[in-house]
Amino acid sequence: MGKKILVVDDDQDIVDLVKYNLEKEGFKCYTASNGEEAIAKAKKKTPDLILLDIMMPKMDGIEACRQIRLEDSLKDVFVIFLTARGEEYSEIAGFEVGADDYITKPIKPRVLVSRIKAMLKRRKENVQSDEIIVGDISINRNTFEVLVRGEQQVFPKKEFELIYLLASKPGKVFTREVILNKVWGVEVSVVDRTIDVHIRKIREKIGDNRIKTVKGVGYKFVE
Amino acid sequence: MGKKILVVDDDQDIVDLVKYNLEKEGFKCYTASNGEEAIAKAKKKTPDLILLDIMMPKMDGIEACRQIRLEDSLKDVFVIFLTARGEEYSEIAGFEVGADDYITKPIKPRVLVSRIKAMLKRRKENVQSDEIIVGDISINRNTFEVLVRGEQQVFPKKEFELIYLLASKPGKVFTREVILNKVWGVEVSVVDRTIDVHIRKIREKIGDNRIKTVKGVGYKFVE
DNA sequence: ATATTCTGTTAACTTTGAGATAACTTTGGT
DNA sequence: ACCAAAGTTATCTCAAAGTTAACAGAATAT
Repeated sequence: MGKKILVVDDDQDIVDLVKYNLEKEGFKCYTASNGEEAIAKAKKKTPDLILLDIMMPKMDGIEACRQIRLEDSLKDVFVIFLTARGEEYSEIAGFEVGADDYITKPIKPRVLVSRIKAMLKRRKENVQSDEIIVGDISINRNTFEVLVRGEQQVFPKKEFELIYLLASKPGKVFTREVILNKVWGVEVSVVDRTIDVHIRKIREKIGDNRIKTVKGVGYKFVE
Repeated sequence: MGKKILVVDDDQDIVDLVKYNLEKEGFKCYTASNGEEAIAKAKKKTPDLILLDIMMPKMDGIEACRQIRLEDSLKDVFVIFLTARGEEYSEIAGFEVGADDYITKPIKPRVLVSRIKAMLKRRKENVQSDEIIVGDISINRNTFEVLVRGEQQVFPKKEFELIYLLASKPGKVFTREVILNKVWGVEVSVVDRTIDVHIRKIREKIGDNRIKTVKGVGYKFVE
């Protein structure tokens, strides 16, 4: 799912340029042309990141940012200021009201996109989510726990790796060969029946109908 | 206590300028003039933030940053790149190797100081409280005390670090490898059984059922 | 300075249970 | 109907973890 970005600038050309480049990268864009509008849109859309021009009519970016930081629902949003070169004072003031970064005009699209990605990545890394949820089953790599209809089941290592692999791409058929490589590793060689036995143990825990056999090919996880 | 900052640039004038301004603000400064030196100093001084010039002899800033990110003790250090205007390519590469920010030359002292402060402030906010409370156990990093059901228990350093690590993320499984790196450090090598012995000692003090073994994977702290 | 306690590590041995396998049965595609 | 592929069950093995004691070096007290 694309991240939401709010672009705020009173210069329509800049808004269009930025919007075009961000949407090309798969981001979802909203726009505003002054501080008041920016706050209203931000509250309604709860974007992940706000690109905020400093010099704007009605309410400038500094003031807008200050008010954004006061909103509880917007505490975690990233704010990047846009400014013309040489506005040293604004830059300092910007950090003081809690900006996360700063980009100088003229805007170079590649730099803009690169910085935004770096910033969102930084956020993402802090919120680890190596959890797979398929239907009524949740598989958590952190805790090595598997919840089946809310009930916690014990999965030893190999079984865990196997269900984790299958559930990572529901519907996709994994051949025995692929399963062997991913779960057991390339150099380890075990007899074919070993996979079956593990599949059986998993089926015992999550029900027979969740892992389907595709005879002559492999196994797949279905919803 | 002033934060430690490592300033890396092959231009002595710039190093002096930056050092002067940072020390005026109460920061403790270290310097280096190329990538190799930077890594060596960084390992020894474990600064809070590194100002890293991109264009340098011997090893450029990009490569230095990559290596810094590989060091366990330096995982959390902030890296800010310094570069001449217009080096667009470098800017992108910089973020890819995990830079946190970017400052263009010529350096404006006030902007530099402002950005550094903003960044360190961001870090400070993320730092977890030094008291962990999980269920009926409280672990205090300041006093090195562990309270189990109100009763104070003595935890020697290694045991403390181990329980502190496990309890910092209840439920999460820590592999033996991670435990070794975090508690014993990267370059220290101890036999596997050492971990078990410490786990046993901790279990003796807090009860067997609080630290769960996930065979073949590691240990986790449960409520 | 010396004795004593404490900590961290290792060695040696025991226990455990995950997981591999063998042997047999069932299934389903041609 | 045939038979290769998959399912099933019970058994065994061995690597991983548990346990205990002993030792060296550090820290502390005398």
